[in-house]
Amino acid sequence: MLLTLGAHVSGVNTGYQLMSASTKTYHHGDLPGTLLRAAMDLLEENGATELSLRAAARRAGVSTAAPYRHFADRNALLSAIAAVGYRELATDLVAAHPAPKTADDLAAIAIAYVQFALERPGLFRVMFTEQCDPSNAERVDAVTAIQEYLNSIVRQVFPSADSEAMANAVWGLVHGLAFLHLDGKLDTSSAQVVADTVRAAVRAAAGQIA
Amino acid sequence: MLLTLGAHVSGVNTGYQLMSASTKTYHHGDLPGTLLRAAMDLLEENGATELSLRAAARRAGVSTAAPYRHFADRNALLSAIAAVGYRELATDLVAAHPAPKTADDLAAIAIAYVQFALERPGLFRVMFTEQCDPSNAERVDAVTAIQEYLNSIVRQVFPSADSEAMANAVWGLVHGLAFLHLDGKLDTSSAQVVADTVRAAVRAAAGQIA
DNA sequence: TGTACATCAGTGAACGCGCGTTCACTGATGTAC
DNA sequence: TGTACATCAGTGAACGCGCGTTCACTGATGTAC
Repeated sequence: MLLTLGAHVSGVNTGYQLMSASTKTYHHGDLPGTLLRAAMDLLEENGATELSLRAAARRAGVSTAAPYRHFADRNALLSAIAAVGYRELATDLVAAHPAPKTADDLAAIAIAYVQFALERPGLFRVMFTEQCDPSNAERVDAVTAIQEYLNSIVRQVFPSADSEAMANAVWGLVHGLAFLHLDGKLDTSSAQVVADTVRAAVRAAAGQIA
Repeated sequence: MLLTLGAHVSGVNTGYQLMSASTKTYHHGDLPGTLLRAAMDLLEENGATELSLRAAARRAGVSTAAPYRHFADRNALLSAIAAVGYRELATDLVAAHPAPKTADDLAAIAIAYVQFALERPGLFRVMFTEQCDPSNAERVDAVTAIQEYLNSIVRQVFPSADSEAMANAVWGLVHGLAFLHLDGKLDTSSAQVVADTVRAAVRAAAGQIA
């Protein structure tokens, strides 16, 4: 499962990067890819600020109307961004610990989740806060992949527990800590402080089990 | 602590309601209170939609510029709304279980938290998602009150645990479940389903302890 | 190989919109004498 | 008690803004013969 997810993620990512390089010869290059990257850059710069199609077009060096050749509307661009974001989040989580077995392994993944949110708050908010368009298959698939990945982790770490309930608990805990940090409810003065807080919380919640 | 918080909450709420009734004789009534209620109504109707000062003024039956007599800017109104929201959330939590001792008591409070978010998504998002203005004492106090309330609960339910880490874990779990439901990542088809999901998650996370 | 043509990515101007905020004002209220 | 006055809550018009989206267009690319 982990390998499958990893392959899926990097496969799609690579496709997206290759496209941006190889299609450069056509008209103004790979506008969809350029727009995606421009939009994600803007999100990273502005933090929580709303992303506009116009700003993305401006950043991509293209006219206001150009994005409409590739995205039906603003929502379609946001969904595409979210899908990329989910894949990159999955990559980070896998990298944090490829095969978690203990609560502390799990804590490492939890820390990676929270740090993803803190490092890329705009992207994280688009992924989770924006209205989700269920008709966008790419986006729905990416969410499902994350969810199944978390399920598989939980099964490995807590083989005896009710795995669905436990998976929800883990995702909830990690997601909540991410947002509480993001929204200034918990101390974010350094990455170390955040990591310690997250690790302590995961241990407190799972300590008696693992 | 619980009683103190309860008193604080209902005291302020009552003050706010009394004011809206007793000040009716002056000019156009209690505009600050009317604006607050208008804005909160709008949030409840529109769900996640952004709240504008103009819409609140319109709803309150007052000119576009009138709010500026009482709120420095849009942010000040949002902070006032958030403060009211925190107090009402605290009231709901206390009502869910006045003196939690077991994990299941805690689950009842968790369910109340998530249901508050689902019933009043717009308000909940303003409380937690909007940039927090740290210079607004009323708002900061309300957040602190919630936080201390959660701390006190955790101390009662898990007297032996590292109470700060455990409080963060509990808040994180509950907050994350709220957002995951709110953003369509978990099934919200009925209040019962949500309650069951939250209870199961809390039990899974805390089960081995209590 | 060369030419006529269809395709379609990107342009630039325009639409109507709602927003936050400011401003000089009006008119009701409360107060000093 | 009555009047002149200061206060200040609410008005309505206006500012400049950036937005999403549409439209007729242009001009580069790829293709059929």
